[in-house]
Amino acid sequence: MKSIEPTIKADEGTPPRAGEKILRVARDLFYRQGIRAIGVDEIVRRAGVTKPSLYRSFPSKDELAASYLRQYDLEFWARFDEAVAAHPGDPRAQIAAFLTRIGKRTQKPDYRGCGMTNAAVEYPEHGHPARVVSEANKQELRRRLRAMAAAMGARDADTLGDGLLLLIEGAYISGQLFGAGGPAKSVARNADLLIEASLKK
Amino acid sequence: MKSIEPTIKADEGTPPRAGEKILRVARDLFYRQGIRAIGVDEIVRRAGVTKPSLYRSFPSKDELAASYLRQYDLEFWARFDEAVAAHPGDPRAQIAAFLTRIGKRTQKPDYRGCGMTNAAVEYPEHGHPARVVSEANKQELRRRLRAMAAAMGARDADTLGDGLLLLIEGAYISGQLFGAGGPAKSVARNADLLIEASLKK
DNA sequence: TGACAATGTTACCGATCGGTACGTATACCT
DNA sequence: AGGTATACGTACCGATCGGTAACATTGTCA
Repeated sequence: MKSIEPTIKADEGTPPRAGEKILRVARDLFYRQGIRAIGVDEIVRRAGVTKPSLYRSFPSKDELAASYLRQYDLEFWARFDEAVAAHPGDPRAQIAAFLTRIGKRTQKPDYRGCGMTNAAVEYPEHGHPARVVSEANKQELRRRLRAMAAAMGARDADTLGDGLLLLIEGAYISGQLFGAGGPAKSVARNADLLIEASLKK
Repeated sequence: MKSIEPTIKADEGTPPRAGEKILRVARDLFYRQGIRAIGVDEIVRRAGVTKPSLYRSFPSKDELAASYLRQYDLEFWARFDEAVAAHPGDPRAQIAAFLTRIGKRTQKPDYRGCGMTNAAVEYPEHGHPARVVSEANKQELRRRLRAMAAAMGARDADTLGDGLLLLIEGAYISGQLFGAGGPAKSVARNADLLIEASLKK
């Protein structure tokens, strides 16, 4: 496993390594067009590098896809934690902030949903490197949503947490299916209604 | 447009035409493995026919995929209307019946979600034959759900209808992401909570 | 200066991709 | 029996797929 993960340390002005350029381009193309739809030749061409450079930094295209998703995972949790940090001790407001943001993103013209979700749809076979990353992300999201539902004081926290997850996944999908004006714009409102109906009286 | 749609007329005992065998095999493989993941060679091989037979019945692989989805569309609405017919004049019970059934299907070990949804994820580009069918199906589903929400007497029927659609799409996706024991099993329960919270008092 | 690591260059691999030109078999109708 | 239309198979196409071998070039640090 010699795949190069995105180097997080501050940019020192050095020219970007080939592996970084490749990952940047791959991330963009994989997200917008899908992983199966993009060939390695197009990635290296748009990255301005050559194919051997790709295979020196990543053992295979599948592992490159997994690296893309690992980076996506980091950015996802950064957004999630941002919404959480904005409303300390108030999980209901945290969910509202996160979902409001998702609802807005889904209304952008070229919205393409969640890279994790899309990858799992593209690779249904268990054990595929990309799918493994995707499943882990979703398991963790489920765990956190259930915990937040419990902290809200839901009668059945697991059911509410799962209901919120269903709304979120539904927003990801219908965001890219319907485009602007689609059902995803109501995700925050519906989540709040569901929460309200799920709290102890 | 000379694509052969599934002939619905009763089987007359005649040996199945090549086009029918192809569509049957393609439907199974496309649904389980994904459209992009399956090549035409594998389809004709498992159908016991040859490639020219495929291209005599379908103008392209993309149109074969669209035919698969048109058939999927028919079967989908058959299931939907079955749930509707089981509870005449009671849209809330109709939704409950439909979602209970979805919730059960998502718990089966090899559940692969909704063929329509998956196709839209695989083909993000507007105008792709498969995506066109998928989008039309979802638009109609949205229309019906909103109408049912209105018939229930929701304060905001469009929001409730969209909320139900989000839950359904979320069930499709998390059904294939989490497998048995996943969040999708609570889709009917969460929908009922959402409905309860959305009705006029 | 010399060694080393990283990248680029060129050319190539077998496999598979979606798609087609063209000949052959079969069944039906006259 | 003969013609004809329909259905199917053999063999092939160029392009692209993911991946690699072998070698030249560069910049860095000792």
